[in-house]
Amino acid sequence: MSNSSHHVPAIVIGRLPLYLRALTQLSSEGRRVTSSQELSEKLGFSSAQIRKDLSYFGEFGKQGTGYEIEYLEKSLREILQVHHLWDMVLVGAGDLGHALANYDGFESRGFRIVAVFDANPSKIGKQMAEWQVQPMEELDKTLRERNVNVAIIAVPAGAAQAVADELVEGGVRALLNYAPTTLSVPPKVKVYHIDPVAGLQSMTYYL
Amino acid sequence: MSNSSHHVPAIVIGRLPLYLRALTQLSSEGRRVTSSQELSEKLGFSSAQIRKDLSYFGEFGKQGTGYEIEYLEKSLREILQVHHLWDMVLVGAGDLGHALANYDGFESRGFRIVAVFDANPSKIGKQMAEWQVQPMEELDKTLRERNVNVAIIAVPAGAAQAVADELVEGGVRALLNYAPTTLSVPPKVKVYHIDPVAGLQSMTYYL
DNA sequence: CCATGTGAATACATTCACAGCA
DNA sequence: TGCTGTGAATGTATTCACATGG
Repeated sequence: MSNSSHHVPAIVIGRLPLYLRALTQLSSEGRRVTSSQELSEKLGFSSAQIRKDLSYFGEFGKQGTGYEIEYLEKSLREILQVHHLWDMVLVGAGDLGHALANYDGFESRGFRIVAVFDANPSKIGKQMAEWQVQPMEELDKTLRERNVNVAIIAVPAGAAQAVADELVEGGVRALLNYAPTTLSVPPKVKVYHIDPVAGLQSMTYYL
Repeated sequence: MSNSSHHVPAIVIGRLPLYLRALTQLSSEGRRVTSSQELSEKLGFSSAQIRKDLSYFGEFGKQGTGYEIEYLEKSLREILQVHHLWDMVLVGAGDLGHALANYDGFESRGFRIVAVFDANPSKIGKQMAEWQVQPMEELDKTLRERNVNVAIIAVPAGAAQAVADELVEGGVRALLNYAPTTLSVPPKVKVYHIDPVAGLQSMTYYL
């Protein structure tokens, strides 16, 4: 039974996008039904965990049959609020910013870059993918005019905190941070940190 | 007391790189001593957790004083085995591969790209940063000759599993995977998966 | 029968709180 | 005194195992 009064552990929320990704893949292979068992094998979580995770949000399956892929996919999109597109700004027009601006995997999964910013005068005005790089001075105006809630930080570590402060000041509540430094933000703001080297280091421990 | 016979939880290993990053930053600011409290504030973990995590590996602090930054940094580098450089290959010379090839944050943290590969004939032979893009046919030879244990996968989702198989076949035991798909590998091989969109989706749940 | 959904049991992770030492 | 290192207590997460219903 759906019970939105329950608090859902953050660790569960973190797995939902992976379930969604797997479902979209199955769906693209023409599959119509799957099971917690099959998802378990594809994802490496136990089938019990998958069932329990989903049960926080409702009853999506049919006993004896499994899950109707399209329906579960749609449900997860709504739970994660990615059934409509989120406008994002990208701050940082270096190599990484360039790769992100050209990445074509955002829209199908609920996100769209609407503007790109950089502090470096030599970058400003340059075309990057479909956007013209704007100066930082225009950031706040863009955030407010377009009511942007999501941003990507792709600047050097030394500039990241100042950029984060400006974004938060402009109303952004979700930050995807590529700078290798911890950001300090108000509690209402979410930060997801990507640090490939930290990932590498946690693997070499085992080698 | 150091007790390497204890099994250290993977979640603890995952935090060590963050401690290391913070220590390196403090060190670069000229600081010589820190405390679990200070690290707690910088990183957002509790001070008790930081002390307990470190205690899996030894006694690094001085009661009443705290931790000597340089010593703890050196110790963590050794625990994570990043006191020497790991040779890596990069597979995928698209926009993302280009950004990774030009990223200057690897060497200071224990990693070095030694070769770049791509399947696309139009990319092969092209210069990318200091490397000339090599064809996939040369991958296995390079892995064996240079005894490479670490690789970055920056290819489209559809090609990722085949690339992973080749890398594992060539002796790679740690994969940094940027393709938005789950990889299936033998148990001895570690995979760290980077999916920015999954990160974004787990934040929009809360908005 | 088969696979879900879920309480109960287990396993794991974090925090508490304080003895002990610089 | 101040801060570490750590058992004990608490809090979370995962797995078990089975009643339930298509």
